[in-house]
Amino acid sequence: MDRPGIPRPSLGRLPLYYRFLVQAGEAGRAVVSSDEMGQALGLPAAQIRKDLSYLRELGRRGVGYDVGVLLDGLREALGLGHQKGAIVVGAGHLGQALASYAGFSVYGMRIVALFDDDPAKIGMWVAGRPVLPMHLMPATVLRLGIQLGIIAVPAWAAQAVADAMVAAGIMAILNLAPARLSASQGVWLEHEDLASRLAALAYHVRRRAETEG
Amino acid sequence: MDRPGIPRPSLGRLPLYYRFLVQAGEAGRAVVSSDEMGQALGLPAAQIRKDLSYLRELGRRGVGYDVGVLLDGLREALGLGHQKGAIVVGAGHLGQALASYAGFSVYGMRIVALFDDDPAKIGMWVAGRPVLPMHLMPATVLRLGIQLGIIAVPAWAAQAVADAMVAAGIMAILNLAPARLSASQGVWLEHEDLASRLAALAYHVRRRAETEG
DNA sequence: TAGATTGTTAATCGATTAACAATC
DNA sequence: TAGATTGTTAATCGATTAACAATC
Repeated sequence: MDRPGIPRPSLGRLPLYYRFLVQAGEAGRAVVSSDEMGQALGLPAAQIRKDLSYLRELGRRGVGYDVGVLLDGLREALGLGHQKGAIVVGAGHLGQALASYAGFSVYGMRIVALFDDDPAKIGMWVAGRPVLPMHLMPATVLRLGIQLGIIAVPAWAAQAVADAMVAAGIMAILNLAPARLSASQGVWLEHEDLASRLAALAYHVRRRAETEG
Repeated sequence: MDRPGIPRPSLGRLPLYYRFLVQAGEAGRAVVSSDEMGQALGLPAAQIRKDLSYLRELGRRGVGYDVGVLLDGLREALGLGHQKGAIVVGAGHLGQALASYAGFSVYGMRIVALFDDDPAKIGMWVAGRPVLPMHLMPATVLRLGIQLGIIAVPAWAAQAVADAMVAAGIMAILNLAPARLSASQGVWLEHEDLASRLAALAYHVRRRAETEG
């Protein structure tokens, strides 16, 4: 029963629409058009309509999108219905930055705990979140029903952490360590490699310099 | 004279190849095949050959890729020839995490300074990098010939920071603030929005849960 | 020569864009 | 009715994959 699912690039844009709508709602807007969203986000209006068409029919022809209706639709599509918890493994600078990061709350997401094996870090509190020893991770995940995990450890430790997360029942993982990991079939795994992003950026610098020279 | 340029998805993978080759070289390997790289990185060998074909002809039919030759080719393509400096604006947790992050050095990249306007942060040293007041940013960029900037400030401040970077002569910007920014024509601007990445991940969790239910 | 592996061409797949009928 | 704007279809564009001749 494999429903087609939302294409990856579209899915990546839905959270942007969501955040825009939250802000529009706070600003008192009741209705917005794909054109207006496109202007604000720097995307073609046709692309936004196409993306939203993968959800239910949420707009009104001739009128636009009701902010509340579209927010509900996006919440439903993304599975942000209830407050969602996430854990971070690795309580170094990056892990601490994530725990302190306010940006997750718009989406009703919250880092609930950090895990690390460094005795110097265990017992710390970061932005109100405890740093716990790794061996408590499975029980915490189980007890709190956590489904999302973020890996913020060095590359050499990352695969072991991913394995532990999978064993603990985590359903989706965002890996920030500079290593390509694997996870069993049913678990969704994505990589974000900031150093590689920066290295790719250097290409455009060189390219630009050439055009001028 | 617009040379075609490397397609975006391919470009994003080149740094992965580069890092793999650095490690292969350290392990004493002299030659690697696209098949071996594919195995290690979880990518199809055909895709790797295609990506590398956008550079010069760097492999040897029937033999494989010489590690040193391919490293040189990638360095040349990505513009990693000389040590490259980058600045970070925003010396909060995320900015400090970036300054402390060891992963940039494989690519010969280095965060040289942080900038912030918080008097409590100015004067600090983070992993050997000074935190300087914003007004020193343009002179620093000019003096050190910096071309890359990373934005790690709150969303409300991000556009002003981008404008300041552009004015200072930065050529490419990686924006980590949860806001869509604009920059003038000649400047390359990319967005990485970790909260949105996590929100998109939640979709797969819900999807998985449905399949089982 | 036989086996291995690249670089490239062609086929396939999927996403973006444009256009417009449906609807308010 | 005239003007606005969606949702969808079709056209275009671009990336991935497969296949294989060229080469070692």
